[in-house]
Amino acid sequence: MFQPVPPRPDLVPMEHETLEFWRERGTFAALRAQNERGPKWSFLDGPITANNPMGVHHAWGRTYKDLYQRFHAMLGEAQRWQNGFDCQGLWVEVNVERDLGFTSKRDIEAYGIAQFVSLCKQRVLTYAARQTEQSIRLGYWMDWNDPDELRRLRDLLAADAAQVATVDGPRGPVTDTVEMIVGRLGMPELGGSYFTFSNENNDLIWGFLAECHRRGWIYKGHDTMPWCARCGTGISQHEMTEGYQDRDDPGLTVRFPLVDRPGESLLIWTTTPWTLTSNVAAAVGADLRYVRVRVGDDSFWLAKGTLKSALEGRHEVLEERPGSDLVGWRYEGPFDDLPAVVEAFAKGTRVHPEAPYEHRVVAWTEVGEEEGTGIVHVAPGCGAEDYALGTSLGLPIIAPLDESGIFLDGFGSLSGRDVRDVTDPIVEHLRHAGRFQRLETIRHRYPHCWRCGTALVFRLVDEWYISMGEVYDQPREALTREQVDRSLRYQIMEVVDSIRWIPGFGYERELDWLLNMHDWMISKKRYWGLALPIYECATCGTFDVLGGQEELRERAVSGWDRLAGHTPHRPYVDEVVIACQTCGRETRRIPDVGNPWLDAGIVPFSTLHYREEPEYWAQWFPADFVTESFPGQFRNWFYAMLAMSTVLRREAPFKTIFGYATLFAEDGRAMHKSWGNAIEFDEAAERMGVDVMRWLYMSSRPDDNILFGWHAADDARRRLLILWNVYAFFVTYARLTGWTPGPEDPPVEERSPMDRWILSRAAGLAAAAQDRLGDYDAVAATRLIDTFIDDLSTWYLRLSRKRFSRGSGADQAGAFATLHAAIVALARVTAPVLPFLTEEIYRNLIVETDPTAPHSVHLTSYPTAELSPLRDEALEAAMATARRAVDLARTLRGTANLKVRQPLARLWLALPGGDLHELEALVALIAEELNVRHVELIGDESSLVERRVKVLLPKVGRRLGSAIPAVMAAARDGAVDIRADGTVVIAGVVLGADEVEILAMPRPGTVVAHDEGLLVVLDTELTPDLRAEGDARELQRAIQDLRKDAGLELDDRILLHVEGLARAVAGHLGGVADETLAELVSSSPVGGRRATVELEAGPATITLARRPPGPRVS
RNA sequence: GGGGGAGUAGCUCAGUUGGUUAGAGCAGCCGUCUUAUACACGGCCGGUCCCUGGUUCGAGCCCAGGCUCCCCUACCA
Repeated sequence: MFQPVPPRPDLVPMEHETLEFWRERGTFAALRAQNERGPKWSFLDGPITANNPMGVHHAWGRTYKDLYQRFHAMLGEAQRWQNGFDCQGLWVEVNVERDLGFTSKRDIEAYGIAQFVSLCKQRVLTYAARQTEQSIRLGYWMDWNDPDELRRLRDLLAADAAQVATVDGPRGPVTDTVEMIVGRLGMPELGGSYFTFSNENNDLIWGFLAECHRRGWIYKGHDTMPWCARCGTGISQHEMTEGYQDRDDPGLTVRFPLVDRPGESLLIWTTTPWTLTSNVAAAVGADLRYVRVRVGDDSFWLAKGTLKSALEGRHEVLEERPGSDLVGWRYEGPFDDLPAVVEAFAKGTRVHPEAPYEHRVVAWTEVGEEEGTGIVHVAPGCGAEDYALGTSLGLPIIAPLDESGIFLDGFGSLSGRDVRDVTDPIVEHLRHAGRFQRLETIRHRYPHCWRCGTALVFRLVDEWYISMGEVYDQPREALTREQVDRSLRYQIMEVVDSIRWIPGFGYERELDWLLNMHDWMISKKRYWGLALPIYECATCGTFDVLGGQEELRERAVSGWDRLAGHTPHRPYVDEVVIACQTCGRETRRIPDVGNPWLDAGIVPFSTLHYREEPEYWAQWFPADFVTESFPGQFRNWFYAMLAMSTVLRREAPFKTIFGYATLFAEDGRAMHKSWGNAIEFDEAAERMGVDVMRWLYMSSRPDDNILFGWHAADDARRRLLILWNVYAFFVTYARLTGWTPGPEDPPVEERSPMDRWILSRAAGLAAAAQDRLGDYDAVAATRLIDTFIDDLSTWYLRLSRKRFSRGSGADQAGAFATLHAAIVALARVTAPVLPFLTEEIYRNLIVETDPTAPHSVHLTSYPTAELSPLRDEALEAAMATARRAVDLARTLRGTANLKVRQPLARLWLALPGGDLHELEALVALIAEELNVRHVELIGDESSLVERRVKVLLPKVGRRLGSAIPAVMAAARDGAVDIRADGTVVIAGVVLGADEVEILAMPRPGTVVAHDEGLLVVLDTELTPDLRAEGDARELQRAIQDLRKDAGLELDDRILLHVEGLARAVAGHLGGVADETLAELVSSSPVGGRRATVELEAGPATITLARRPPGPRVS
């Protein structure tokens, strides 16, 4: 017997019960064991940053991951089920700093790097545990660590990293120091999620970098880079885009007096006043026109095209020259007296090192007239482009800032001041010196640190890069083999070609990035992260890149003992000293840590133990599938994986990549706590339930953004409730009837067309859903499921209800068996999308009555093959026609104001093509549903119908061309000649039988409904007999209403008295009593509930009361 | 600045190789059905398919130009 089902499900507590059930029964472990020997399907998880609780946007992506893994598990495929955590880098550092109240790198160094790094690890373990719990709540099946165990390791690490601990692994207990156990997380002996801070992950990146170095691609660059003064590190190109924000800056116009033209000045414009301290030149466009203007007593030079925007008030143009005339003019700089400037200029230029340099005008192709004055202030130490220009001209370079953004010595009163606070003193200085012209406020997009939000400055620094290779000025297909072999970027592009990108534009976008990207800056002047294995000799300047811990141990000349027992992180790894291979002197590691995308990019190798277990690696590489949110990943995770796999293997690390867009709040804006539109994952899970969330996500188009919120969740829930209601209906009546599945159920081929139809639909659903899910198309799959739920509820069940409540024998058993099978099939098809709801249904419908069945829906196979014999497409097509006929007739009833309760004598029906598969049964079904006594089929010859010709335009359009309007008009008018052989002549054109359809159309003046050759006519005449029967139905409905008012149970019997009933209606009373489980009392009202019904034959009064159990009263 | 995507009902979105009358859900209005006991179902209302031109017998769809929004990307002071 099935367990009773609440009519209104409380989804959230049910989900918790299911989680508990899976835990108790070890369902996930059973699934893994069951598929262990199956064909492999390799999913590679993109690591989630273990730095905060996961958000609802993570749940979107994680639902895809879970859906496809569950789906492939139902296909019997073996999987690795390994989640990943991204652990190293500035993300974590910034939060640890915040917790400690630190504001700069000096605070960290004072605190101690070892302790700081330990806190970073602890933070990762804290949030890995938290995200693990949240993922489990989502229903995400992975080989999860025990969150409590992760927290225990964190606490042990905090107490004493060197203490020895033992943890349980899949192959038995593992004993090691706490620090090393943490460093071995995710390894085979420990199992669970991979952590990018693991020893193996770091070691394989060393191997990758050494390989790059072997090919000569690693170099140290000296350049002016975007720099975050708070974090004290350069920001790479990969990180820049995320940090552009609108910002108000000073727009400062300054005069540079010309040395050789007294009384005249250049006007320059800048939004970064602090860079004026380091000005060395003023650039003009050689081909632009420049003018000298008089404003009051002053005389200025500026570009002609900027006159309107750059000058306020009246001016007079005195002179005009091309920019090339200005080149070479000397001018007085804004801060000529500063010692740093004097010192830098004293060395002269590269061309003339003997003479001190003086400020001068130079030509630059980049100068335009869109902004400012058309004369650009050039400070090579403060801007990347300025640096390139300065270097090419051999100009002096002044670098004013230290790594915290503090002015260095040599800048007078500015020295020691923070770059963010110097605008006012600089403006003040310029006013005093008579150089100030104008100050306004400019709102523009300016780069900010993507982690801490601080506005970036530009700073001259040394950073380490991987060369991405030359960009050739020719199309890819024209490149020679040698050119490709020389340039890494083109090699990556070839790998990109071999990958399936969903959606397709991802392919072009990745290629675009690869073509335009600069060399990969891999260094960060920070503390927590990959220790870059670059050893630069202070003596001879050469450097070496080590390929792993093993090589480090071999080459160590001192300090190895201080690293032993520690993970390869700062500060301990820095203790190891090696000998320079060139000069033999002691050489140390550069202090920089690595770009965190190295950490995530290596996972196709590290998590598959590329070096340690090559056979294992070969079984799972490349991954069949990866998925991640698009924004950012083309230049981050996708890129890093592609680059690293290309270097190491020159092949793709994954076969298919699926990207999805961005999640916003319901108001269309990004979610922000301070805006009050954010929804936390935990809140969403406990209020809407995760199945609702999962349905919402999986039914949304991945390439569009999702607007996530409570209203969207309500819509999703409504769909799921329909499914629930069908299930609840089934269980209610199965329990009342005592039906359970068994061998006595009639075979499918003996069941009604309705039964065979819904089973065919279920078979079709399974096949189509499997096809779509196999193609990573969850939207299409959920649409198919949704349509099926609709068919099941509004067509199958609505029309079959009586068979469950009032049926008997084989027909009833067939109905129960059919609905049972349909719901179970639906549950199995939907299980990957809605793991909780389907589990609930499956457990009750299958496990309750079949102890031999798998204990979970997730242990069953995808049901396509099992159901395929039930497919009957001809029946499905015929049913669609019948359904349309019912819809048309209902519309007619509505317009004629005839309730379905009122029986009608006749319905005339013309069918497209004149026939229908399983005609008789479907016609009976139509009659029943529409409450008509007879359905009469009519053909072409009927007086109700005339034959119309529908011209099949797609077939004949090309042939007919300009004759179409005439043909169509004639066809509309009915001016057609239908010949015996099926051909048709319209407007003098002969159309073949396959070029037209002959449709039945209503003759004008008849009350009918029609659609595509299907035509329905209702006989609206009501005889006394029909009226009486309608009244009886009305009476019955009133009694049922009254039962409901009285709060009676479905199977309660009643005593019923009816008063004032017309004789014609009274004849139907017996039937009414049967339907309402009533025992008629003729003598007097029975007390209890009372109501009056307005019938066609006049009002009647009913009274009813629950009948006590026992023998008949009268 | 360059590249890509989008613009369809009040809202969220479908719309097939170009085919006659452009659809769904939600919202609104009006009904219907009730032994799935407020669970649902149906109908109506609602459209300058962003604008202008072109190709075509025929354009939401193809082409050109313009407008607006989003994304990616970029060295603009």
